[in-house]
Amino acid sequence: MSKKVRVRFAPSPTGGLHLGGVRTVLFNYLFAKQNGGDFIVRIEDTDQGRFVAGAEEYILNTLKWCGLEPDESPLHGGPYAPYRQSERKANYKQYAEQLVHDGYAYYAFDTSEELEAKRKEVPNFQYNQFTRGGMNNSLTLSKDEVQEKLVSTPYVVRIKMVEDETVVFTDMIRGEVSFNTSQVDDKVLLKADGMPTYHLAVVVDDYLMKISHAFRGEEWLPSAPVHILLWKYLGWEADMPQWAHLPLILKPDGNGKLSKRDGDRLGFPVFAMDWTDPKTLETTIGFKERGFLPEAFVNLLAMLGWNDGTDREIFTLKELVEKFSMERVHKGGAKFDYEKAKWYNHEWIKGSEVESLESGVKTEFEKNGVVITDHTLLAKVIGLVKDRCTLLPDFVQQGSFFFQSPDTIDVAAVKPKWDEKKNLFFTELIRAYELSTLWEVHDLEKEFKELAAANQLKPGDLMLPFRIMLVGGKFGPGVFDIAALIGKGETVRRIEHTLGLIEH
RNA sequence: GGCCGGUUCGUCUAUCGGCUAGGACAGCCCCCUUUCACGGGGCAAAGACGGGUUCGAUUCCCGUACCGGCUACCA
Repeated sequence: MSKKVRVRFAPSPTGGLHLGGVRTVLFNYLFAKQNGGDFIVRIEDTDQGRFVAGAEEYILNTLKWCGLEPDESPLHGGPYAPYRQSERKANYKQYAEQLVHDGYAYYAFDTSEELEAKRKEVPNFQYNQFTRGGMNNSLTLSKDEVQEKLVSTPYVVRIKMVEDETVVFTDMIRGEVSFNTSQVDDKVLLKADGMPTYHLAVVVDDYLMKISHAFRGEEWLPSAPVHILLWKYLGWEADMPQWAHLPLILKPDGNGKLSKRDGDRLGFPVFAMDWTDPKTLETTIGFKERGFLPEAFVNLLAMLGWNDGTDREIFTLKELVEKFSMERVHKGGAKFDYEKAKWYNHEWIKGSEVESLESGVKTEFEKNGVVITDHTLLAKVIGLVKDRCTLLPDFVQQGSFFFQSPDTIDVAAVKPKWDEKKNLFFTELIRAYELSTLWEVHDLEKEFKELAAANQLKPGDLMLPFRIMLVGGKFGPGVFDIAALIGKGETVRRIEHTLGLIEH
């Protein structure tokens, strides 16, 4: 009885994919998968002025990284191709004509300059039921004039908003929402270049692609009445999707929608992945490149405006598909908190299996010039340090000394308390370790402490110097864990090296 | 300005009219750790305001305030 669930994400390819955009994708995806439906990506490239090369590919790549692959898209194909509105251009005009023919729309010949002048002259000028009588359009011009202008000048098609009617619809998140048509203006449906505006394109394509549920950002709420009227005027009311207007993601400080600028200003990513503007060649950092795990990114996005009603905060995509419900999506916008975002990543890194971290961590090391040849060692290192890594690049700081000698040794941290007794201890330690046949954490610690006792030194005074010899600074996992992993030769070499540095 | 939407700790949020308003992030303190983290424990921190309805309102209704979105031949 009820039709198949089909949802769509309809971005316009103008740049990087923003947090809010990915969350819209996520909610679409979760709803579709939960209901055994299809998730479609349709590219809304009707504004050639704002079109940015590469943006479409970037968007699809981002979805892939997030694990939110569409069932149908320009890339994946599908039964309702093409999935780019620019390639569907021929579709729209007939519907615009139909609307004009049925009296729901009209041709308007006012030039951009004329409209601009009008807006200057009349504050808050709206092209609507009260003003259209004074403009150049098929409602005010004679039939002959209209015919003549239709062939000789550019024109647009505008919706003829009815007077004083209440448009009511039920939003899945907000409940009943109503608008009076006298407040809404005569939106352009078909532009002078023959391209539809969003308003026409979205209803025509949602109809043609049999979309059952339309989810989009709250910023679209004010134009919902236009779309609903269009569904009605085109005679498709029975097929109209159910609407849900998602709350916005807000700036962490102050108020307003979160924008790319805020990320630049506050030092955190706003785009999912790195985005390089093809014109300015400026790169904006993404969550991926900052070292977020896609699972964590999806998780944190889901929790921005939704929860399952319990205290639980960590969910896999699969769990989200099961538990998600549009009814539990909030009405109000949420300020984005980068600290909390990092917490999600940390939780995911801690909870991830070593194997699933390997390739990402290896990439980070290589980016920093640390060559990984021993993958058994890599796995051990990841297991040892992952609890202390919030973002993937933290592995480099926490673990590169396992693969190569530290670049710098913080000699200044040991020198002030250095004395001949300590020097002697480490010299003896070298010999003891060289002679040792066992190289396990436990044995290393035992030998170290016994030798300290024999020299009447407190182990506590020796651990820090030892740590600095091995890792270069005051950080990292347990010293004996480190010594055990890097091996006898390397341990001895690093002690000797630092001893040499202290001498001078 | 107009229309529409929103409003619980600093932030994200829980609460299907009955509360000592719960959790998480951040903050602070303590423990653990002879580094730094992780971990464990604790402290502090909220119902915008005013009216109703009700035995009882954070929860329902109205108004006010504040915040946001929209108001393009952009999406």
